[in-house]
Amino acid sequence: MKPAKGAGGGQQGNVRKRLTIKDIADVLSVTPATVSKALRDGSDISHETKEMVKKVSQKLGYRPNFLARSLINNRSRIIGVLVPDLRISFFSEAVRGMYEEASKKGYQCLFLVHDELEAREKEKLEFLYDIRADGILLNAAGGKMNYPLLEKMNQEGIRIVCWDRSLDDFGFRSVKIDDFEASYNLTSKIIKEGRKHIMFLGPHTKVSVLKDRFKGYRSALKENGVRYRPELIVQSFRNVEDSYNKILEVLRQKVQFDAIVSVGGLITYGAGKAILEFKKRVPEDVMIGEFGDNDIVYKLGVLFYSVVQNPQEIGKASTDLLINMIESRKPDQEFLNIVIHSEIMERRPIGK
Amino acid sequence: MKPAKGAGGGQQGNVRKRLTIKDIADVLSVTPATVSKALRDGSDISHETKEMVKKVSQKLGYRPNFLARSLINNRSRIIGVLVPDLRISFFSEAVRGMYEEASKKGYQCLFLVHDELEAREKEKLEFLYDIRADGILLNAAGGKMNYPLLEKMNQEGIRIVCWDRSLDDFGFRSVKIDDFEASYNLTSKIIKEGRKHIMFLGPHTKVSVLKDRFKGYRSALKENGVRYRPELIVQSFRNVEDSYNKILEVLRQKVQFDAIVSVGGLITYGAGKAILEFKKRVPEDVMIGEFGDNDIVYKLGVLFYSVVQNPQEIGKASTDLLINMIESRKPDQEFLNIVIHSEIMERRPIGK
DNA sequence: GTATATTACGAAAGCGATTGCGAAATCGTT
DNA sequence: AACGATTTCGCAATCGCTTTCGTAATATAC
Repeated sequence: MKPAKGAGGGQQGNVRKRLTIKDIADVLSVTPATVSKALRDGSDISHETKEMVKKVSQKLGYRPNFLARSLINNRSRIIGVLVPDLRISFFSEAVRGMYEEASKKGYQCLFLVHDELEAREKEKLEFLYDIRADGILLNAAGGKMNYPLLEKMNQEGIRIVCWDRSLDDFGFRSVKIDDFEASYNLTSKIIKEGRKHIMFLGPHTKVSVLKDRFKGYRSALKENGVRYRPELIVQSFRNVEDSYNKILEVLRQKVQFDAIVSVGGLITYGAGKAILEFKKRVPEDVMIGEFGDNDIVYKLGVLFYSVVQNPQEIGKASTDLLINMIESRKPDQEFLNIVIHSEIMERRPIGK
Repeated sequence: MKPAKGAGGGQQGNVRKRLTIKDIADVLSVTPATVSKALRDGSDISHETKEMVKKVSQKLGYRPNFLARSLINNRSRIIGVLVPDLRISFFSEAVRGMYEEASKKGYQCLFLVHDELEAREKEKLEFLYDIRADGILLNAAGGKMNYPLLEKMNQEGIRIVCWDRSLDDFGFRSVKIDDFEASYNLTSKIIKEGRKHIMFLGPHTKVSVLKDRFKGYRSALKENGVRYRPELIVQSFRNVEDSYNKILEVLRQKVQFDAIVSVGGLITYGAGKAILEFKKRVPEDVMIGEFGDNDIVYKLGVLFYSVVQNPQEIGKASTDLLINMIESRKPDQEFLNIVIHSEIMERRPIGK
């Protein structure tokens, strides 16, 4: 098993050619057609020929060219997964559920990260379009820039399932928690512990997915008789820096608040960091509630509440749904949105 | 931008056909050859024709079929990235560096997770082979099962760069820290703080990458006059459960130790969890030193030492190297292994 | 005006597979 | 023994695009 040539090959000019179906055919003095059918267990090939072909292919290490095959089949057995940020444990866990489920059913998952950027999302979607992915597991960046593209892909038969975040403006199937309910419960729990000045932190609350979380928050305030204060709605991009700065600004402005409901991810971390550095105590001065139970929040070393879901389960369920849609000839009406259970839990470092 | 038909399409039977180069050609009453050349700015196409073709393609939303194109070019502009586990922040950060660098140069990164499993690594490598990836950024699972496959890929011109973990038995270029030195420094630092019974925790120390870390550990013991105790070498798979169980077992056996040098990742977390649950204090009773500065360790809520690298930098550097190798006609000898700087830092939750 | 160079495009082969159809060989039936 | 049915394989078209080569039309040179 020693390397044929050191230094990673030095194979300029003497690259060994890859085996094709023709090579296998020649060895056996048959035609490529026969080899192809034999390998795919075609019905009009004799048992002996099949054996021979398979044996030789195996021995020579022949592998069919995926590109040629997909080109003709118009199918790739590839699932494209659009994910906002793999550094967030909720996502990296979800992604596990996906590739495990996909792998079982003979599909490959490709993970493409859009970093909450529409332009990057576009690039990734186009790539998936170009390679003829069979389906897409979409966790959208937000914004409507890619609607035409999504519509086009949809109409051309690429199946799309939204996970974690849905897209109101399309009829795409989705797999996610009940955001309204979760947000309502989280906010209510915080209120019932005596907090009255609860900030809502997230990107533009008017955009699809977050609407429900925002509504849940407002509804909880109302039903618990807490006054809604618009100045406590803080908008932040989904990254550490922005939420850190926004919260720091709020603190400097001396806006009073004793709790935060954050839509989760890196936003929570940035906010928590700002609060702690401002010498406020968590949870004594400010209670933090967030969505997703992300490892990064543990870095803060404080107690917080988290809307806990089972990300692997979400990944598994969405992949399962998508593959069913891809392989089914049934009308879409038979497929349903899936609501994943969530609950609110206390989180704190193990050592505390 | 309303969906043409609700419910994610319901597009059975009436899937719109995808535009081909032929369609564009027909619109303009030219041949596909002309369109192809025009789109790629071929030299023998008039300026006006180019303009027309581009305008129409743009307007109609035509995108060349990636499969057909790569089939002919024998190039995909795809980089396959083999990564052990995306839940470990070191990896998810490294991966960022990769796709950002790749994206700049017109490549797509595909992330494939092998979960430290050779069989899964094989599946992923074969996939990359099948789709004709131009190059591979390899963080190997360990074990020699896939050596023949790697050798084959190498000989057929697929460029391979190892990152974070190298493969001694091949001449592949690598991008990583100086493992011996880092391990030596980490161990020395712990010794100098008065610890005398330092456990080394990691998978089979005889396998390539970890050899250096183990050697560094032993060398540090020796040069600092600390006795080497074989019973303090604990082998564990790279997952939480196994390291947790192994350490718990050691604790129950009442083997005395006051520090751990862990090769990092999930192993550290499992070990820390066991120690804390066994009512030992960290770092008072047991100091933990590890490689990688992974978020998950913060979940322990204790102080620890970490060999800190810049994962994004590793990702960027390895991608850059790989792309240079892919695009270069120069002999491999001109490319060098890259050593990334690392240092040891104290880590603890922000709130403490 | 003829000869050569240049420009702009089309025809056709080919990348590596798949697949419908036709034909040869084998088999079964009366 | 003759004929249809079945089995087994090859031929050739095809997927969508790239690229070489040829050629007609135009431009340049003498």
